[in-house]
Amino acid sequence: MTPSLIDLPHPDRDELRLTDVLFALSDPERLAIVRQLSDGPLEMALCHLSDPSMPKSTKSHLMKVLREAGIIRNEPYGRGRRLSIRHEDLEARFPGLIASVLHAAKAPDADGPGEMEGL
Amino acid sequence: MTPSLIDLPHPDRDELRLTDVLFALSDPERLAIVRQLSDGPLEMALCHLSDPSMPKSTKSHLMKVLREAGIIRNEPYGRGRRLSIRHEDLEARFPGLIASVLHAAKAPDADGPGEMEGL
DNA sequence: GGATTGGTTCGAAAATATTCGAACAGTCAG
DNA sequence: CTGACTGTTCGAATATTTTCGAACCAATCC
Repeated sequence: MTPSLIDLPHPDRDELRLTDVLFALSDPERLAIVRQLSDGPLEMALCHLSDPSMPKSTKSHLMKVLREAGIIRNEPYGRGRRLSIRHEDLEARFPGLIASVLHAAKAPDADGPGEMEGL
Repeated sequence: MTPSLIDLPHPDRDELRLTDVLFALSDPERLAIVRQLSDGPLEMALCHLSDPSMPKSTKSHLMKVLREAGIIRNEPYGRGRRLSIRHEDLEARFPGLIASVLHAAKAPDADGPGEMEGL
């Protein structure tokens, strides 16, 4: 009866909410994930986080927020999972949004390594 | 010694963080405020919220989040305050971002009045 | 089948954000 | 100066997110 883990629920294109998308992207770790995926689909195991010691349940939760916002697709792939950005759906609903976010994300944003701000 | 309320702190252009901007925009009420300001500067008293009965402290807090993210400017204006979007700074740091958000925001997004989703 | 790898879900604790009343500050009118 | 009007700040209650271990599920390898 439970939808079985193999197929996770993804929101339909028409159900995407701008505020949910923006919220999902507003976390540095999640934004970094999306940036990695911008080069193309990636196996989840190969998608690395800023902190390699982060528990897998936390990583899974980050992916869940991105998936439920409609930003990424998460499908079974061999023994693991394959992640990809839902470019077409995002572009159809929010034209130019992801492109501008990804473009801006490449600039230093205090997320990456920078100078100390103490002096 | 306290900076006196008349001049609130605004982050410098170089200090704007993408994730903070996205977070500030990820709230429906705040997004609605930004949308109103997209037509040009507005006195705070004339900037109305979805719920007119919302306390002024809450409204002030919403403005604070937008201001601290660097999205809006908040300056004294007569007896009250004048709000405006920091278009130039935002465009310089995150080209196309605000434009795409504002464009997308005009589409129905379950934030504005729409059909019931029950049927 | 049993062990291993890769990932989701659940539940509870910790961290953050939101809400709102009360007190305060600045401006204008009289 | 007093009072009315506008908006900020503070503090505490509430709500929402985040984090992470433990249990579980599915596919692969032996």
